[in-house]
Amino acid sequence: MKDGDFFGYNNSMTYLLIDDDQDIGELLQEYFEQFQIELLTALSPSEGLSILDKEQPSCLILDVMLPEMDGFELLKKIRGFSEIPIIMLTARGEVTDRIVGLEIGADDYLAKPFEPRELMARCQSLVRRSKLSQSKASSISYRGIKIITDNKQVLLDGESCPLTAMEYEALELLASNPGKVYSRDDLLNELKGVDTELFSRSIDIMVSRLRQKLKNKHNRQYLQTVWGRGYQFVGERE
Amino acid sequence: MKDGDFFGYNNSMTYLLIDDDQDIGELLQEYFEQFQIELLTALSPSEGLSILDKEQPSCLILDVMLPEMDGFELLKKIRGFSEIPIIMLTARGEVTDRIVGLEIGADDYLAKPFEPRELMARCQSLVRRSKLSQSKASSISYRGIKIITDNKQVLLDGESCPLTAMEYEALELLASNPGKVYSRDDLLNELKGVDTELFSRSIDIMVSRLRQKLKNKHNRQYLQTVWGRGYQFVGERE
DNA sequence: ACAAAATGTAACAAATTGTAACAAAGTGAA
DNA sequence: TTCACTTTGTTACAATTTGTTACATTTTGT
Repeated sequence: MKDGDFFGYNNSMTYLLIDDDQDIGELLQEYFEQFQIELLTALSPSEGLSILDKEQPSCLILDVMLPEMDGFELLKKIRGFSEIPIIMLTARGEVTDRIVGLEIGADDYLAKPFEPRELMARCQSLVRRSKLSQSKASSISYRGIKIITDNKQVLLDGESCPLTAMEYEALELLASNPGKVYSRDDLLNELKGVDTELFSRSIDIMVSRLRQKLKNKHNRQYLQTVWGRGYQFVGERE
Repeated sequence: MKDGDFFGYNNSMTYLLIDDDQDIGELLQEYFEQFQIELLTALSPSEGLSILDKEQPSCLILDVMLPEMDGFELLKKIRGFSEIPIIMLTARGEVTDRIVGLEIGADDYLAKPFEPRELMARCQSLVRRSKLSQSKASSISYRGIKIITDNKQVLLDGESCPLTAMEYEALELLASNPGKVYSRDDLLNELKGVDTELFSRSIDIMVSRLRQKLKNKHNRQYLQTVWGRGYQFVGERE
């Protein structure tokens, strides 16, 4: 196993700090280094923007009090082109600062003075979250059909195709393993739980209903029967 | 890791011991059991990491002497992705061991041999402290919606959306574990207390009202029904 | 071709959920 | 306190989702 690479998280990553106080930067740099995190530092907004452009840090720590322009303005600017996780550093007690910051698009804040460890915990938390949301494919696409797993929506030729919860889950399961044959037992277990008994035809009926709803003008048959074994999804990749 | 569980520990009283001496594990397991604490044991770093990934113990007891890699290296790795309270077990007299361990990120140490009772006391104390300082992210954002937990405000497309206390709590709960299905019982317990009986449709009504308030121009459906099971939050991360 | 097994689906039934309309409980001000 | 207002719960009924039955159709082996 590669050093620092567990569970798909690559710990060797880069954060960016924009703060005009050089001391804080050095202190944090040292602390973060223990955890194999490289902390880039920028003393001004312009320097910060230029680093953001060149590197792709996984997290941004942004002081509200800055020269040139204030942190809020910078925050707004950055949010105009990037979805990077952002933690604001505010002065203790400035409640409105935090709220405004969160409203503008920060993901979290920390009041000064703070424990390096808490800052890191919050950074890690944000980074992990953003990685989680990036890591799974957020949609499954085939010619004529798009399954958006984020909000569990299905588009047929671009048009929304409303499915029931069970129908959706079945479709997502089948479509995420195209060509794999799922027996009625498999499907029941995945959709209802392991202890469900199969006496009935409920799966067949569900597939039948799903097929009707998925029937678009081009008459594609995404759900195919594998006689004696179950069902499978087939579709052309675009 | 469970969805939405980013700090990596929860309320269930489970501890994890990583130590290659099986006898100590069994001894402690028995002792901790008296206090309704489940002690998971791992004999190697890799086993420990895999358990850490699957379960969310509230505390980690870590022996410095281990096969594969030494305890310090493991400690460093774990601190790279988790803020779990960690107690190191060191050999008596090895002062530098303790110092290095604490610097790397351990929270406490105990010299071998030790009294189980003392170990437990230290664990309990750490867990209590970590629960106090456990920091929640101060905002939850999805496309079109932002939940600011600080002042319990909800923004829909940047516009404030006033909710009642109960509506807000329900939304925050659901949104902080997107995709997790909460039964009506779960929701009642979380919102009203454990001893509330469920004869009524009050949760359905609340969800219905919440949906109406959350209905924005883009007609996103953040709260989805999972037929026969409950409700879940779905939303696209931005 | 035939029978047996497996599948498709219409039509109905049962369970679950959505929500309007009203009732009760709580909240704060005068 | 009363009163006006907000929040939460209940009832009742409509709508939706899922399961069952029944029968038609298809597949496969002989």
